[in-house]
Amino acid sequence: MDYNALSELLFPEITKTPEDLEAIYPPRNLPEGARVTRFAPSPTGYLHIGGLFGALTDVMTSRATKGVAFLRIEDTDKKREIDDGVSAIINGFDAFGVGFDEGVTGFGTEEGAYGPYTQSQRVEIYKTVAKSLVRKGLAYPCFCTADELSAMREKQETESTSIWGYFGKWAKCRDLSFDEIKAKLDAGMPYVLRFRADGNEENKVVFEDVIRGKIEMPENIIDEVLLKSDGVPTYHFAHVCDDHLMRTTHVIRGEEWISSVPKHIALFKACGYKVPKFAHTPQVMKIDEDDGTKRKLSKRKDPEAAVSYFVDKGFPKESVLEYLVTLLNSNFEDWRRANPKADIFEFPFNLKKMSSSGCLFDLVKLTDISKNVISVMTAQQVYDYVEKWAKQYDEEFYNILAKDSEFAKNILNIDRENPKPRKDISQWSQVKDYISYFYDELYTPDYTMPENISSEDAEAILTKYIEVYDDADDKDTWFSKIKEMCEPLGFTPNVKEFKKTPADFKGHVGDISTVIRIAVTSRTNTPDLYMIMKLLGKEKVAERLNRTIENI
RNA sequence: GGCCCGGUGGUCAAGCGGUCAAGACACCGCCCUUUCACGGCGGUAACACGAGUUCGAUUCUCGUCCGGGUCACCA
Repeated sequence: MDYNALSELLFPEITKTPEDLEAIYPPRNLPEGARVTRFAPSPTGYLHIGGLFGALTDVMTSRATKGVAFLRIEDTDKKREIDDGVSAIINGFDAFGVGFDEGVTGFGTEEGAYGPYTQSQRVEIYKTVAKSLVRKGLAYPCFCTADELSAMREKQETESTSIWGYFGKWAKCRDLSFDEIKAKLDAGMPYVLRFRADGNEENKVVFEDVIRGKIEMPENIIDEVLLKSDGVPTYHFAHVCDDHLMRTTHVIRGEEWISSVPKHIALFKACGYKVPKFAHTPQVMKIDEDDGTKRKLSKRKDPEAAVSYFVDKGFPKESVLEYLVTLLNSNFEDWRRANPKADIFEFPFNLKKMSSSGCLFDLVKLTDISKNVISVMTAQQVYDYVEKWAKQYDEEFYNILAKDSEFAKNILNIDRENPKPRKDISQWSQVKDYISYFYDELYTPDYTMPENISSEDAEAILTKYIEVYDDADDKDTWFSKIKEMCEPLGFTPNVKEFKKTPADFKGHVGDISTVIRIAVTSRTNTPDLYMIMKLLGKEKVAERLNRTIENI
């Protein structure tokens, strides 16, 4: 067989050679140890949490080694592609502040010297490599139809062969003669280009997965499809061409790819390319509500699989990122404690420290992390985030906030910007309820007093309080006035004393405060009451106190 | 079915032949405290199972079981 002639017959339009490609995409000039990673999604839907998880692994790895992380769009399956798939991905990353060094940057835009970064624009490259494979006798056209293939598959299943697929005696087109091929081509028969595998299933391929260590598998014997009948490459072939030509050093991808590594290694070798390092990441799981088992987060079944779920709920992007990184490297939490203010991307991330078992996405833990993240923000930052969130998700709340942003900021600043800030808020969607009693529009009075306080006592407390209340008091004066109220009303200002002999008193100063707190806010639990009343202003406080007395 | 990956408390996880088996979240208790939150202290709780190697296995080997993945002209 004259493979050279075959290659010309198949790819007459291709004039470049693999050597030309090498010259166009030379090795990167990077310092020793710098890693080149890539995130390579296909534009088939929204960005989900597993995608963010993977992308974060890529950029953390490259940042930690002063390397490069790029974004490549794998749009080789036009059937599954959706219209705004690319923007969904880009916007998703933007929303979380995850940035790539090069690659696709938007719809139809990209940056970097190793492009194009969209696979559908690289068919000339794939065909160039494919042509050289044909020339070397390592690839051949296959004219089998879909029906023939599924018939073959059925037969293999009934014959219970240990391996299924297009190989050995099943590979009918593997040894077609030049004339046979030419005749089919002339007849206009569609064909795919297949790899001529030379593996032996008795032999093992061994590779070192960066995360999992040594993995051993039988050599690939399948004549995998390289180019589909429309001339577009399959994932396997595109992966090999792109990651070599883009000079990827570390192929980081989901564990579902482990089983195709032998195939990929065979292809890299057939092309004469150096095999990159592989790192197969664990999957993000969740507990299934129905049967209580752990399973992979599903795009279709789980709303929280979509990254937008967290945006909708009002989790700050920082919280989601922090949580994901703790999942990536559990020592991140220690690092964060030691470096509370540092940029998350300064964390010395280590692929090897990644766990290889699937991790559960834990909303409770996310919530805790988020409270911490928000607690160290300034009131201004919190306000800006809340305003932005409300603008999109709660117009009523947005209008209320924007009417007097200074007022809102002052509210948000209660017990904030100090060494021990409150940690009440984990999501922006909670803020409306959290501060609702400051706004008449949102306030629903509730005059229910604690069970241990009689209506008469409550009324007496509030009546007395109105007498002594002075908006101009400083906090100490304010509180000592409350303490002074205690004894005449049958309460004690001394909590310890009360605990010792509870029978001697109606209650203690805390109960007095609670009555006032309820009258002013309709809640039993709030941040610093003194500050609340300050912000509310004496008229509104007086009004609420009086209204409460009337309604007890 | 073949091949492959995984299996330490409820969750995320350290651990790499000898540990009273870290830590974080959650939960419980106590302290601090005018409520709550914060903070501090303490507590409950784990090496899937069975063999083997070894003076000694959570750690190494094999098997079992249980999860998961993969076997397309999808990625």
